[in-house]
Amino acid sequence: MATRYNPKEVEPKWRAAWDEAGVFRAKPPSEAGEKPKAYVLEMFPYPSGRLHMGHVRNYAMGDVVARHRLASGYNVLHPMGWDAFGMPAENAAIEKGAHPGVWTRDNIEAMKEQFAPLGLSFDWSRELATCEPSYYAHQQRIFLKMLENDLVYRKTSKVNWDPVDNTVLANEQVIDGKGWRSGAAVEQRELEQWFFKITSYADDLLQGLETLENWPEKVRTMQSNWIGKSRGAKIRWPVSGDAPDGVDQIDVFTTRPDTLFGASFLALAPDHPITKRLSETRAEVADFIAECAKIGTSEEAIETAPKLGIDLGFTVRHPFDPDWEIPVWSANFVLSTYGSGAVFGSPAGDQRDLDFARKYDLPVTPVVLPPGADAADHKIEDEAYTGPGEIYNSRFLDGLSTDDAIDAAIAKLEDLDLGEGATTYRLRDWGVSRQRYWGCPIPVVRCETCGVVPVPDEQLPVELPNDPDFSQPGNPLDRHPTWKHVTCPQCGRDALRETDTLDTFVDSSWYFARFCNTDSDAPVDREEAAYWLPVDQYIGGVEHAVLHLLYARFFTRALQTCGLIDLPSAEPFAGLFTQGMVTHETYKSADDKWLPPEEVDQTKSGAWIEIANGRPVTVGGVEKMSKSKKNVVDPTLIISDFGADVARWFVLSDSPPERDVQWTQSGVEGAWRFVQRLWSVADAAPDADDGLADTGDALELRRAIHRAIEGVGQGIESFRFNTAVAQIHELTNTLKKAETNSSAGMNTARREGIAVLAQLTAPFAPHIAEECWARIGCKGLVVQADWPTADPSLLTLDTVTLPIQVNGKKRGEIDAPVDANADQIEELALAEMKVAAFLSDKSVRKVIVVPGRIVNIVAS
RNA sequence: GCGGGCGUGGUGGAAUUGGUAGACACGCCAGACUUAAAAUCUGUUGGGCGUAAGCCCGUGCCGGUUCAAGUCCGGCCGCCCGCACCA
Repeated sequence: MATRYNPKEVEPKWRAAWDEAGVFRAKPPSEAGEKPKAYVLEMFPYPSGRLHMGHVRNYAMGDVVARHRLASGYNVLHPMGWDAFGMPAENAAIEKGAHPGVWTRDNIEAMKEQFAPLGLSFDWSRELATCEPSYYAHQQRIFLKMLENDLVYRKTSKVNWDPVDNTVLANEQVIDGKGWRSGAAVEQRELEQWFFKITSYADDLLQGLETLENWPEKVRTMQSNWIGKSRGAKIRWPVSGDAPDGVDQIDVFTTRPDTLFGASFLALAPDHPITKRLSETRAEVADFIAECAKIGTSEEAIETAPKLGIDLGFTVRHPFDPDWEIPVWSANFVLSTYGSGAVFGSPAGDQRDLDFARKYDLPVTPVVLPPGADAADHKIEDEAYTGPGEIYNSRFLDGLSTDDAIDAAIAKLEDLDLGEGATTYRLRDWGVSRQRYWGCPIPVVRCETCGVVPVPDEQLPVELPNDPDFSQPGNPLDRHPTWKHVTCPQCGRDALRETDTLDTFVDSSWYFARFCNTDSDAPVDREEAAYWLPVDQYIGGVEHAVLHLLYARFFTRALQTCGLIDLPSAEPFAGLFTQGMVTHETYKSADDKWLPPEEVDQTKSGAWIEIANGRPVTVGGVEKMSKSKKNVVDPTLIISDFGADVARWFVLSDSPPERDVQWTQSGVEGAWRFVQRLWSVADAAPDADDGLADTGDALELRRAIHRAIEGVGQGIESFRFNTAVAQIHELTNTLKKAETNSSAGMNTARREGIAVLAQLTAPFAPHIAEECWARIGCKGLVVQADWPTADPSLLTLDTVTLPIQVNGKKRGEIDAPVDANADQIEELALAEMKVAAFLSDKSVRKVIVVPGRIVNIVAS
């Protein structure tokens, strides 16, 4: 008697069984035996308190990989934790008066409850939360080690100040001149800050990218651009004329020393030290600096801002001709943060320089002749020529190619001791100070006598005070009545704690290493890290392509330098996969308000209406699920209606994992139908075998089964879950059809097929897979069963169907023995009725036989 | 502006990397079951012509290479993402 599959009863049963068997506990290296290791990790979530579909998709993908590796005989580490520090907890404190710690820990509990029914193969015994002293104590140790090893320093610097969040932002957190979280226009302020010396690894971080073959090309490119390596020359220009006191040269970086003879001005950034010096005595320079500061840093402002400059009233001498004096300007298009904050303008070869030169009537001397151009009539009007060519108007460089001229110019500069070849990076050091309560305290004390003193190890962790006051803006740690008042660990006198906390990106830069042994007394257990790292497969959103992933790569290098880990490669993530988002249609009511999907419906005629009042609804674009547009579907509701398997199956079907997937009601129903169909196939299983299944239809069925084994395995390993799903569908359909076939050996073949189907489905929809496995009487749990292997003899066929083309168009097909040679196939092809008929009035010129694939007859 | 990616039925997407375009799924349509609906099952479904066997067209556009092009090459058009006055 057919039964309906009821996930509400079945799913909890199997989760309990997995728990009881402890199947997801990673074994420490000493107990792993011969098994190879596999470290599968998804980016850990921020505990917002609310599970969303993006989580479901992310963790379902990781689960497919982890469960497949587990079944394939690996010792799998698949841990879970919480990226638990951060501003939302403080915002909750400010808005609702909740303590950030209480709020965060409650959220973690709530989310754990929402995660549980998904049936993910996490090893919860290694759970960690970055806000717990047991985690951040080690982070403070790492910080102090980095301090010892010169990887941390303090400097006063201009910082991005978010006036709404009252905090400093990293460059990466400023998007279009606005705070990444608040959206407020970012201001510039001078503050003393802690910095991580990520730039000392710039080249290594760049080179390491080349070894990351299992990373998306896109992410590698983005990181490479972010690091931004440029080769060129550093040139020291001796000053002349009425230069400020103490200034005897100006350093300039250029990638184009070949265009030096086209130089017509030097330009300094408005906040270059020399410009600032001059502003103290010259009002017009001060006015100019103020004018430049007024122009925002937004994309639009930069694009439309006209070139602005001011003649600083002194000159420099050309490095190749001491008699040639060149005026020094300050210009708004020069960045103080790149190179040396100064450029030489060679207008014919650079559009910005040209715009500037035209505006202020500075000379424009072309020095690069484009290929094929004539020196006599090559002119620069409004467009600079930036391409390669032959150097002219350039004395000793004349006649050289641009590339050769670069080398020659650098050699000459080195000769004259006025410069040398140089490399510059766009990457800047990572400012990690945050004026925030809910973060990892920076474990140092400031003493008037001793300066900055590290907190001694036995006093770690420096814990956050439990009674922060959020009634006023600013940093509660700084305002706290007692917390910052300490005695200096060195001299014993009164001193002050550092009240800044660390950027939360620090927390996530090493958690994957902590997972290797969450009980270790050291920040990272050296031996276990050597065993587990690198993470074999890391999965997360592409929004972390630069920030988190670059910082984590920096951290493994820093940990290595500090002697805290010992790995053959400093790359933390051998494989990276960036998954797409979950999207949904958007809906707007008649009065232009966003409506959630559950409040709208489609009538028979296809019109969309608001359920509450029947008024028409406008269907908008398909966009990432977001609270603001209300196009959100709550996974918890889907799971309670349809079960976790349906939710998981849906987010893994149809769309390739790297692309966005659109959530639709009909798609959910499709997934539900599949689960029911799968169960009906398993439920209809014959009770016993009926002999050998090596002939006729039974053999054909077995072939289909083994093709599915092959295909699904490959699909999983290559992150083509959608095609793996399609093949599971296909096998299910084949098995369904086989139910009415009573040929010899069919029962045997069907029982094999259902067992295989359960195994192939298990990584995707693990609960129903267990139920099917049990239904046909297989021993143990499917999660513990060895992944099936395809029998190679069943993957090849005796006969193949070959299409026959005539002049590239299909005209018929033949069945040929798989081992037939080209001559035999040709003979069969030419004899095929339709082909022969088609060829009756033509003569065959050539026959191309591609064995196993196709036959093409060229005829005329 | 620079860098990366993409463009295939009504829809999401397949296509063994140059070898039968449209697997699988959604939707639509038809049929079975039902008093009826839902659910379920079965079948059809790229477009055009044809009673039919069949023929023609078809992977953004134009051209090329090849026995053979969604796939390779050249040139356009469009969309998406990242970076952006980086010297």
